[in-house]
Amino acid sequence: MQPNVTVPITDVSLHHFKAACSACSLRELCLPLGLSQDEMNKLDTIINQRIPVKRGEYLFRAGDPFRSLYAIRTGFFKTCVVSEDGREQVTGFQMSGELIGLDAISTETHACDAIALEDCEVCELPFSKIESLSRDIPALQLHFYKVMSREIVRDQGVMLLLGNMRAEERLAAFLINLSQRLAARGFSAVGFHLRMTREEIGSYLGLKLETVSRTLSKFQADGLITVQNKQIELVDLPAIKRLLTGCQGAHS
Amino acid sequence: MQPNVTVPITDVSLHHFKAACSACSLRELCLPLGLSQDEMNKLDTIINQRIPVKRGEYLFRAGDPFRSLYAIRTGFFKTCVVSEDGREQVTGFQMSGELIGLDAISTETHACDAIALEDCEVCELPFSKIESLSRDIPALQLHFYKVMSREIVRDQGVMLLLGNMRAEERLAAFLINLSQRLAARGFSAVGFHLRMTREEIGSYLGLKLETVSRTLSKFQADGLITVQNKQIELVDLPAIKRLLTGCQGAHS
DNA sequence: CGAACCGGTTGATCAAGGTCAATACCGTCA
DNA sequence: TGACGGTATTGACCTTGATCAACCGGTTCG
Repeated sequence: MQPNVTVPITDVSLHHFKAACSACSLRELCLPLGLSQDEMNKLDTIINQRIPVKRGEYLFRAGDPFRSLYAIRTGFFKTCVVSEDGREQVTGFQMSGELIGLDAISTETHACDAIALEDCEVCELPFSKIESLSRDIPALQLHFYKVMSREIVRDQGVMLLLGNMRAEERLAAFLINLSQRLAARGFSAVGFHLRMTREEIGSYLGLKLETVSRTLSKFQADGLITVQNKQIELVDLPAIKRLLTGCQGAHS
Repeated sequence: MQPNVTVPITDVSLHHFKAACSACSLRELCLPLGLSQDEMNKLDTIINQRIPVKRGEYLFRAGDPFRSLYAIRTGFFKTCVVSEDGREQVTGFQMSGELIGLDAISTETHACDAIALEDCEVCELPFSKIESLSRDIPALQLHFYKVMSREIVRDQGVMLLLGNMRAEERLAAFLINLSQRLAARGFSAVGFHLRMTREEIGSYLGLKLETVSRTLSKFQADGLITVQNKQIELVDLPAIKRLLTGCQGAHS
């Protein structure tokens, strides 16, 4: 059970380690290339950096008024929508360098919950300031258009997965996607620790947790992976990818 | 079979009925409120209006270079992604006042096909001009942020549908969604003509065409709707909505 | 006109994955 | 350290929707 606490964004929490975007190792993941020093400085003044979020805490909840986007600096989040009768659909797992909260712009109200799957640090981007700054910095405006567009493309990939793929294909797509995103951040592409439960994976993939568990066991029996609880090794990555050929490999 | 023709956007096709955005009945659907006359005029100069697209034609295809967004003026489109092995996932059905092509911004390449389900007219919005104009008109920039955000929220709703709902719930959600969007455009909320085939509905909903057909027949047998080929009457709308309670009704 | 074709409906059967249940495992904390 | 709660695995069985197939009714076209 996740404790029902929404992390308070207090002024106090902003002053630990005020670190500049220009010095951030995630710069190339969450900012456009080629900003001038002056533009970087402007960004630094509007972004509240290194806000800690503890495992299990909500960064925001569906229904919360929208004020800011959040860039994940370290850690791992899930976002999910919950239907009236309690069915939960995980809509994504986000890791460092990724932006969450985009769904809230349209209605000025968050449309989903964002929950930390481990202790995290995020940067807060007050949207009104992003709006005005992105008028002054064309590259920034384009960057946000692109980030949102990328999210739409990712969602289309998830729809393809949920609409067309069988359990094994879904799991394979999931593992490969994680692997690629971790590799892009300098982590191993073949060995990693899952931050989410089988149930959360299942919810994301439109499967029940038992099916996730069974399918992982089958992959292990087939020599594709090894599983030890949340520790995964992709033993035969090409074979896993082969499970997907014809399914339009990536969903970002 | 859809003919394999991509509609050519020629200079010639732009001069039929050059009608201004300011005079367009869809203004409140596709533009922000409260633009000045001057701002409207600027918009009018960059938008190529009333481009005809015949039924079955592709407005764009996955892989096409991205140049423009398109606002649908009249008619009905589907967008779909196709996997290597030919499995097609319909990602949405779009009607007048809606914007398509947003997925192409991120990679500057269209990520899906857009196909006219009937004879249509679209307005072309060259993206580079949108980009610069939206820097001059803050309301326009915000508008595009919101439109993209709304698409993300819609996609989350589809994920919930595909991940959690059973066939009857999916169909009910689909019918209610269509009904609401048609009503918002001044058409009847209870009687309408489907522009898409059972197969396309099935692809969108993650079902096979036989299941769509059976489920519609069952709804008719239960007195919820009447079906005659593509003509649908929602006889007992409250009951249809009840099928959905607990599923977070709308997906936009 | 008739043949072919497309879209739709309906039935019989099947299999993937869901459900229910028992058990095992692991980390946490008293 | 040992007990507990949340998580994971595995088995037996069942349900939903997929698959395969026959058939119908329009429309198109030779």
